[in-house]
Amino acid sequence: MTAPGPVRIDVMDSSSTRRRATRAKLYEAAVTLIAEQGFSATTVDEIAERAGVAKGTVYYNFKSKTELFEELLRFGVGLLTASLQEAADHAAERGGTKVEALDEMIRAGLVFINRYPAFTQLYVAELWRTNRAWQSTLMVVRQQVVAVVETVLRDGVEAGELSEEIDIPLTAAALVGMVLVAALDWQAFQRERSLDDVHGALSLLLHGRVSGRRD
Amino acid sequence: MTAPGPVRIDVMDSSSTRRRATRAKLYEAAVTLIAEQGFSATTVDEIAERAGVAKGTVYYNFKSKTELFEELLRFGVGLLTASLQEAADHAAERGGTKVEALDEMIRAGLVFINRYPAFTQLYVAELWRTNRAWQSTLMVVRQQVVAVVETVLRDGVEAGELSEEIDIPLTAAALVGMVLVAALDWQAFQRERSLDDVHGALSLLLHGRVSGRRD
DNA sequence: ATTTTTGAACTGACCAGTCAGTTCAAAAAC
DNA sequence: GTTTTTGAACTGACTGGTCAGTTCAAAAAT
Repeated sequence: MTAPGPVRIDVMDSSSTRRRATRAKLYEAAVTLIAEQGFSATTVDEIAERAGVAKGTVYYNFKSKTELFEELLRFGVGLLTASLQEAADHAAERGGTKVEALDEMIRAGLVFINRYPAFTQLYVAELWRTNRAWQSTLMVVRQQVVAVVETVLRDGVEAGELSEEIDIPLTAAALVGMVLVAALDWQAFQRERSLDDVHGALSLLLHGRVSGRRD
Repeated sequence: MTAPGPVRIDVMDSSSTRRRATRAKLYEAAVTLIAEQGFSATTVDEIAERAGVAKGTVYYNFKSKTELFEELLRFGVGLLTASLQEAADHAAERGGTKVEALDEMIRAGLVFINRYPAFTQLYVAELWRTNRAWQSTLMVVRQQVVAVVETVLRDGVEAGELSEEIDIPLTAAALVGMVLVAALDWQAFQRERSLDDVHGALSLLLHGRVSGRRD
């Protein structure tokens, strides 16, 4: 029965399973509370209580309330960009056009917001504030999102599929904004609509079929 | 005696010139601070100081910090809708198409945001939050903005100028979002661009000339 | 003469962050 | 294989400070 070999390396792994689980619970608790109330109005006691954890645990796992928030931002935006990138790659694999890729990304964005509405809310609410502690984190994180869209636009222009007239950074920002706001509005004020309804409306705008032509 | 007196109406006039001026100073101070820091992180003392007014004056003019904020929201959105409506009417007078009217409204939106960036920031940051004291005020105020756009879209469809496919409420929300986010992004991250650049990019999207056709 | 503003003092609630102490599963010693 | 030790993870009462909102007498403005 050859002993399993004594030396257990993972002892030093600072991200033990237990710790990871605790952090995840804290993210989960913080994201909803901050989305609803804003950062300043949300207390660390509330976060701890909602996570089912003592206040001290928050400070054992994070340096401060602000740091918890910043890591939450990085974590969430990581999920979003991965999802957008995957959609773009997927469309590319299938040999679709860049407009099709954008369309897929819009859908991926909507799916994400539908699954994590609180995170999106919080992101939009904080993004354009100035002079806040986490400003630089936000800028980095915003750039990650926009860059994914910009790349697709750039490829589309190079391939001659998109108009050379378009201003890539501005168009990317506008597209992201369109999806964010339409989705938040859907979640907040038009819950009865299906994801396909929303996707359809945005797709129409993207394809420029708002004006003109009826079939 | 017993002078029943000619009922002095203006006694009840709570909006004397002086008071209006004080309130305006308080709005002005509050809007910047709250846009930068958020509602909860902004103290009444700060607002009073920035407005160059004593703290007691704040409470003489407003019932509470929350009420000051709600009135600020109503005041600001009043300006915005008036501006959008004016743009729409203006385009209509000139006998332009509805797409032209939308284009004018986009420009009016950009001009507004350019003039009152702090208000826009604050509006976007608060709009989709839930469970806050001023939630109902926000819903009313949002509806006013969206309604202006919806009306133009509806007229456009009726006139056969816009596709009957479009989903009016969703499209209106998406258009408003597109402008809001593109403009905030412009203000925050792409200051060097001119208003015309931004307007051009959005106009291209509106006219559906992103994909295809180069001249 | 009445409205509006001032400013400073006060209250009571609330909150971020700290720290001395507890828990417990795994490693080491026996 | 039983006992002891270790230390990462967690706990929650406590502290020092902050803030919204109140009060009010006196001053200024109209």
